Amino acid sequence: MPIQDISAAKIGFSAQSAQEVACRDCDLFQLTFPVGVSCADLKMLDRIVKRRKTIQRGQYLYRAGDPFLFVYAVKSGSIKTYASIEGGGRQITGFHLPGELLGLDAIDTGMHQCNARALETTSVCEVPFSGLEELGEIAVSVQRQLLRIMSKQLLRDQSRLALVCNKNAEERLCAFLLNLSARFRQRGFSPTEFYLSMSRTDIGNYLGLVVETVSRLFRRFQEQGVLEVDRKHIRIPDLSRLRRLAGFQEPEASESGER
Amino acid sequence: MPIQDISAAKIGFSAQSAQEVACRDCDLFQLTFPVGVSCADLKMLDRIVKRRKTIQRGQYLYRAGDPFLFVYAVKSGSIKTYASIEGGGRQITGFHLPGELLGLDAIDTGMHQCNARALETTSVCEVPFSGLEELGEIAVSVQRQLLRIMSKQLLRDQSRLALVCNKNAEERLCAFLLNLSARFRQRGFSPTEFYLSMSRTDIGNYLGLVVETVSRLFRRFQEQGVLEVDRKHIRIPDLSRLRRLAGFQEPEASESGER
DNA sequence: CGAATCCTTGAACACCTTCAACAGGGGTGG
DNA sequence: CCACCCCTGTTGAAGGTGTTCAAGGATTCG
Repeated sequence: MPIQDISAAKIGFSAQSAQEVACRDCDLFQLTFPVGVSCADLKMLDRIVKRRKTIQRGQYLYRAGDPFLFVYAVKSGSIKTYASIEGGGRQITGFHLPGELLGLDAIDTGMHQCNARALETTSVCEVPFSGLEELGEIAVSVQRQLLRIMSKQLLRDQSRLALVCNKNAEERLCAFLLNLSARFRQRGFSPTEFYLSMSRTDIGNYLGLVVETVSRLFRRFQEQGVLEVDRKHIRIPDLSRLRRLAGFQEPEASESGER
Repeated sequence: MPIQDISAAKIGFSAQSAQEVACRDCDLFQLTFPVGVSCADLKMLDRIVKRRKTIQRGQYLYRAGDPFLFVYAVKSGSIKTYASIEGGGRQITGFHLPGELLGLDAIDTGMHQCNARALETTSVCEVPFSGLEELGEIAVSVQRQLLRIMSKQLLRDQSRLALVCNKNAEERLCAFLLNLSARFRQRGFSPTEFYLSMSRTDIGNYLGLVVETVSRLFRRFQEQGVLEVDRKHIRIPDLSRLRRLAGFQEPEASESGER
């Protein structure tokens, strides 16, 4: 649905970036709706989330060191966040798709620790954090939802860590694609056909692999018929097969006698 | 200070577990104090944080699937949390030392996703989360602190991920020890001499390495004089040397022309 | 004291990385 | 429109780091 058939001729960034999530599918909306915020509060939220912003590919939404003023929700397009690591190099901390929030890891220091950069033409909703806190004083449920969102983020990070620590290159890439697939599905996009707005290098960095490995894996998946790859355009013919390759089954050894 | 000289004869878990953090050095206390909660609120917190609990080595504080009722602060001893991963195996999500909170990753689902198990005789403060939320309605600052603590946790996870993705085995172990060192220092324990309450297997799992590798590294560090290792007892003769080995310097290649 | 677990050590192997070279778009400017 | 350049991606061969497998030693606890 989000991706129409793409002619062989033109595969560009615009292929998906034009697609927006509906507000009801956005984390920002979830912040208030499901917990029964009053109508008046909703209006207030509406006043607070006034600003809409569009940035071009390669532009920064914020940089490490910037004061933490806003929380962002991706409306369309995508954003990558990455941190410089001591001793050189950088680490991608996340890819943020339509409907997802970013910036919350800056709450503690009041300063952004990561750089956030658009992977394509991207439109975001900008929410002053102070306003959100203000709102929180009135509607405790907003604060509570904020906690829930951060808690969810913690779980995501943990599962990514488990991935990098316990799975080999093939399984990691499969899990990554399945993750994207699920997120697209959740926001109303196609789970079997989508656009990878990030570079192969970024994917590698995200998964703890080098570019070459990622490239080789894509080729192999293509050869084996697991994926249909055309540059950044991906089609997954058989999700369950991909799931099998990700190593998400086979309990195997008995788990007994654990004291 | 926390570790007296240990005679060659008896090195037991009791070596450190007897040592408690002072309340003022505990995250739970930080939850209220630094933001100027009123005296009445403090009394209320005191009423809420009534329960003190002690568990023995190997016992569970909670298990995955348990309802999320309490947040815990480690008073003395240590706790490991780990998750089972799909496809078999498990992943250690954290080691929790005196003064540190755990359990917050269960907020979202209302159910614990991890198992929490004592690594030695451990004493914790048990705080009903509902009470904390209740308190939050009165003192917004408590909610705010909760957000900050979770935000800090997010950053920790990110830096751990960066470690596993970008550093080799040697650097990872060094960084791990330095991390422990800093946390002990922060809570008033010796940063250069401490007790590893977790097994080598756990350390490996935590760092994305197998036991054998960890074992070999400890031996090498011992040989090179970087560490003095006696079972689970560790002494760091030269912190800055360890820092160098962790690869926390040498900017090296110029970081120009990034668009 | 014996059983179970944890830790250690060695040797062979595998997976991924490193190094190197080239192909292919996309953009710019002539 | 083509030439050119830069960056990203691809492919191959060699190499290294950490794993796997196997066995033995140490420690703890009943």
